[in-house]
Amino acid sequence: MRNSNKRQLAIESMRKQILEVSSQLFQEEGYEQTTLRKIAKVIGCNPATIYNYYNNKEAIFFALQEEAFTHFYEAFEDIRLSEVKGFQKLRKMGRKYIDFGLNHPHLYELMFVLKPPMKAAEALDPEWNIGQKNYDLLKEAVEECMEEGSIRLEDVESGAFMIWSMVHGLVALRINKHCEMMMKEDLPFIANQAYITFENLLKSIK
Amino acid sequence: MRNSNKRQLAIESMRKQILEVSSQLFQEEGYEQTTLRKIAKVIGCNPATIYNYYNNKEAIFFALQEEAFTHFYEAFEDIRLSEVKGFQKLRKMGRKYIDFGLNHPHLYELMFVLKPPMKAAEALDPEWNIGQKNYDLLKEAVEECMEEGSIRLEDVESGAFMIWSMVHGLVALRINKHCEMMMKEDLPFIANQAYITFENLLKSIK
DNA sequence: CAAAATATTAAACGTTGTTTATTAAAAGAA
DNA sequence: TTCTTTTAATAAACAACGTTTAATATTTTG
Repeated sequence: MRNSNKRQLAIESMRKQILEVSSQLFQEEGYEQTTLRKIAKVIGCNPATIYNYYNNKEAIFFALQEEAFTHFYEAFEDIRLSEVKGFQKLRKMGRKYIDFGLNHPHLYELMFVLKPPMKAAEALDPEWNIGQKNYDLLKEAVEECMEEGSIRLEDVESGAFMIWSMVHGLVALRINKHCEMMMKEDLPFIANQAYITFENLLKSIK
Repeated sequence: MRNSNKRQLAIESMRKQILEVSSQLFQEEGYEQTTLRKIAKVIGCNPATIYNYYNNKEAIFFALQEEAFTHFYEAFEDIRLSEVKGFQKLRKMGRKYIDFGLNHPHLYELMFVLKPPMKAAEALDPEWNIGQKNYDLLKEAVEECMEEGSIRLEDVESGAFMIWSMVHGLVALRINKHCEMMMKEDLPFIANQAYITFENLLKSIK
């Protein structure tokens, strides 16, 4: 195994390239439109070659999902490092969440809307915990809010889930344009309606 | 055109049958798994025959979506007819919404999660307003709540959207099992967590 | 450098949704 | 009713998909 390092690097490199190309196509066109044949064409290889690096299409998107969650986690880095606590932290996190969702709609869908790669997550990796790391951040903020008495919630668990549901609902409905479907005439002001609605939620539970 | 009535009835009947079979298959297996070939096999006709009654698969699911919205609207019939107003009405509506979502997950997805038939809705039927009829019911309840001062919201428009986002988030996250992904260990109690969380929201904004 | 292991490829398989040309059936006019 | 015309159902094929297989090219190893 003289060149097994080199070989290993080549394999890593190919896997990375597949992921990069897949990610770009996916963010442009979504899951269904991102076909293995397109990926292969961009890379310049045969579709079958991809199967030497990933077991199937789902495995690629499972990997992409993991990347997306990491990307998502890193988006909260400045909040995690800053001194801000409690209510203001919760507000910042909410805005950041909405930002991420609206600016990376396909990544958001991959994480929280689509089901296929999710099953892979459950099946392949019982130690998967990047999602939980993100959720813990929210629970932490909610806990601080309850300690400082800045919001009225029953308990941390339920409060965190409530707020998550709320921002997820905001983002999901906006991404898929379902709000435009339900409220046709009241549309001019919804440009940043998601932010406004989140702020109103905070006011209401204060 | 002697028998054109009869013919017309046969066409209506066939369209109805296609819709019924599609609906059943869809509610059992979802969008992707409900293929035109399966539908045709159940009906006992050639797949191509279906194209004499619907332009394409999307058109079938657009029709199903309209049915789903009607079904959804009718689920609120008793609330609409009852005397209950304001806060209690909002609570009942929330529970009904969650009920519907959890008991008919595929229909719920068709209405509020999947995108394909949505585009058809926009494109084909600018007079489509069944969605708005449902939303108006919510706005009405929110308005009553604000009049009686039972909940603290900025305005009707924003308040209604907030509550919709909240219950949609609850249902959508549960349907796709994303909550189980984010909070692994806190799962025993979530059997009817959606209801509990909704009740907590109401308490918090009271 | 030859042999063994591995990666890439072209071709094919079994699916999809959809279209086309042909056959069967129903409708209108005599 | 009978003949013609319009309409519907069919089998077959198309393009595209994810995936598998068997053969070719490329490395790695002894």
